[in-house]
Amino acid sequence: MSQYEHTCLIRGDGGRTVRAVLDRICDKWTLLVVATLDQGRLRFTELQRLVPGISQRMLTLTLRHLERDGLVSRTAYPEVPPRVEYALTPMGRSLIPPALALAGWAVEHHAQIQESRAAYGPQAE
Amino acid sequence: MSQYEHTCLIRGDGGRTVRAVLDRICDKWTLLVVATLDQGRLRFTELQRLVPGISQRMLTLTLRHLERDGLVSRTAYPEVPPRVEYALTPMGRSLIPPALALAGWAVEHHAQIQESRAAYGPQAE
DNA sequence: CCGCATCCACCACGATACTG
DNA sequence: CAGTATCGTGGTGGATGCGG
Repeated sequence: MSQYEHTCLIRGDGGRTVRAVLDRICDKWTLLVVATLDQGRLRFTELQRLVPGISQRMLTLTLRHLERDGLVSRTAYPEVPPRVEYALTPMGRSLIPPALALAGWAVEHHAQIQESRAAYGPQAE
Repeated sequence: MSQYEHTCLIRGDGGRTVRAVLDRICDKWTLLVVATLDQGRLRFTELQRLVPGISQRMLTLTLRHLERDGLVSRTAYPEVPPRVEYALTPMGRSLIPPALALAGWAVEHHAQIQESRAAYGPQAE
C-alpha cells in the first residue's frame, strides 16, 4: 500500500474541509499561541510576553477565534484588577501532536529550503 | 516527560524558524497541491482539474514558490503544443506525512469546530 | 497548452490611542 | 490588567486578457 492512498484525506471533498480548518489554524499566530498554551493556564500579559512580537490586537483576535472554535477556554475572574486566564481545551491539546509534526519538519528542512531559495533566486527577487 | 517539553520545537527561537516555513506552506493552496502531486507527475492542466477552485494565477504562483523552495521539480518539454510536468522532489515527499497528520486532525475535528462556532456565534457575526 | 501581466477587492496585520 | 476602537498598509487571491 503506497502512502499516497492516504492523501485522499487531504483531497477528500476537493480539499474544502481541510482548507476550512487550515485557514483558521495557519494564520500568523495561532499555532504559536496554542503551542505556548501547552505550558498550562496563562494570563493575557503572560501570553504576550511569551509570544514575542505579537501585538495586543492580534493576541486578542487570535484568542477570540480559538475560543470560538473550542480550542481554548477563557476564564475571567471578577476581581479588581481584572484577571483572565486562558487554557487549552481537550480538542486544543489534541492539536499539539500534529502541529509538532509539522513544526519538526519545518525546523529540519529550514536550511535546505533556504539553500534552494538562494540557488533559485539570483536572477529575480 | 510531559509532551509540552517538545513544544520548544515550535517556540524555539521565538517561533521565527517555524513561522518562516509555515508562512510558506500554509497559504491557501500549497498543501493541497503538494498532496495532489503525491499521485505522481502531473501536467499543469491536470493539476488545475484535480484542485477544484484554484485559479490559473494561483496555481502558477504556488508551483513557482514550491519550485523555488525545492519541493517541486518542473520539467518543460520543448514541443508543440508545449507540455510541462510537475513532480515532488524527495524533500517535497517528506512533507506528506506531517501534512497528513494535520489534515487528519482537520477532518477529525471539523464537525466539532463547526458546532463550537455555531454555539458561540449567535450573538455576534 | 502553458502561464504571465494587469487591475482590483478584501482582509490580515501593525501602530496608536483610549476604556472599565 | 485586559481589552476595544480606529486608521493605514501590504499582501493575497480572483477575473480577465494577452503572448509564446
